Amino acid sequence: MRLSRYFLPVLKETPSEARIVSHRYMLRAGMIKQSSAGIYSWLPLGFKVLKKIEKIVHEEQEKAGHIPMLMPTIQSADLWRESGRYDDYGDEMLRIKDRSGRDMLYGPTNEELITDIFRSHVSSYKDLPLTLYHIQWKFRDEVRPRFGVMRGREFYMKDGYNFDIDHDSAIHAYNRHMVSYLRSYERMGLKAIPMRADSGPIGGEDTHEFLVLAETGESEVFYDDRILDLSLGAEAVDYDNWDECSEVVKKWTSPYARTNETHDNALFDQVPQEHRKSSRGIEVGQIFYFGTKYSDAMGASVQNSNGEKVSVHMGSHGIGVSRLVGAIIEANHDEKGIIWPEEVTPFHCGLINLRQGDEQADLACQTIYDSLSSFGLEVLYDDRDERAGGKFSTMDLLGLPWRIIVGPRGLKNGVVEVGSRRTGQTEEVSVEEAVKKIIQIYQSI
RNA sequence: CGGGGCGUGGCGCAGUCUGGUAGCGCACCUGUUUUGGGAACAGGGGGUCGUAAGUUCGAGUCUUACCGUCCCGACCA
Repeated sequence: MRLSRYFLPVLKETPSEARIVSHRYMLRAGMIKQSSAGIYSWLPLGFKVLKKIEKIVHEEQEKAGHIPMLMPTIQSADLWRESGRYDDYGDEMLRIKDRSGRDMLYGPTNEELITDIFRSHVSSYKDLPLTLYHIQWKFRDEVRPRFGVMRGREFYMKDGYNFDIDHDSAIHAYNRHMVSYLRSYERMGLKAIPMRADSGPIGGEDTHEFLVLAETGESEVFYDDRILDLSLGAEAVDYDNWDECSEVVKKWTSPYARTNETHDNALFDQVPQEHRKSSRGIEVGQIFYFGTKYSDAMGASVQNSNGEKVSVHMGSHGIGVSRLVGAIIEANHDEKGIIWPEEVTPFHCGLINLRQGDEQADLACQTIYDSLSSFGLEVLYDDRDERAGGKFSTMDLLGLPWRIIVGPRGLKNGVVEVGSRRTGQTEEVSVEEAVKKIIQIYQSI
């Protein structure tokens, strides 16, 4: 993309309402524009990142055998009356009437809708296990939206629901979700720690939250820092293998890790002093096993092999996709701007032409742009007629992980500069070498 | 939901106390000179001062109500 043809309203100054770094940088980098409290438009750059995160979530869910679909944002109140949550949910639910005066609502979550779909079409144990999910906008009329997309009223969330014949099978679904979530966060360049959590209004017996450590996090967390050494890496996990999944879960849930909601000082004291850590964290996901709570209330049952009607065991599992954009920035930035992990960067590489209009520089840039593009890499080419300083600052703010700088001075010696946003290291190489280097970096990911 | 702050061109702010017909920086447009870490000069465009009532000869400024938004606390992907 040529910057001169893109829509990227970068701000030099920080809008006064933004207090935390991710919100500030998202506004300054032209990723979002506030529409009203807790509601944002996603401008082109922010939209790209949102979609990249969404794609990773989709890929990892499908690997785990979970099936994508899409449910509406507007739901009928009737289903919620059936589950008993229409009254329970309170003012956080945005309630709407349609032209006939029917009670509708903007969905804050989808347990009711998915259970209704399930009971309409599934009646045999032979159709289980089944896990359906979607990624859809949600609305929760928060008392106090804040921190930009971190606590919006409208937010983009992946929510998945498993239907299993019994408790053990549902626990496997739970474990499967934990593994797939850990994998997703890792791919986004995040260290997310599963922590034993409270079930809250969704209700449930077993639940973990996933927290990214960050000073600006809203939760207070206590953990054994040896958990930070864990990583799934390239290790393959067979999602159909109950023992394998359960092993991974055991490994990740053995070290002490809890939020203040479930924190237990006596247990925490058993962690060796030097490993006992407490800090702040951002919640980027949560998994629940809640048994037959909704299936009982809404009559979601199947016949088992004995012909008996049994309620299905369910769980629900969420990843805050729009919140992750903020969380990733909280975990990856410096005083100059964002530093995107390669997997979610809006563009793979930045290209700066220091002397727009200079024949040699224009030509070299075009060559680099075309070469990288033909390899499927997205390049943000700053071809504006700006001075060097402005281009550098903009590129620093945007945080593309790699950049190539082209100018007449270097070209005189046949070189351009390739640099890493994260380390700040640069090297001078030929145009061909520069292209090759960027391609190699992304091939290895 | 309790407490506090703030609404003045796209962004950051001054002006409000003490009423007299709106200003600064950045951004934007035109031109010239510049160009390897946010250039200089010259010229120019853009604001019913959140909304509505009221007080006054006169309201950005005073009064009242409302709306919006942000922050702190209790709740949440």
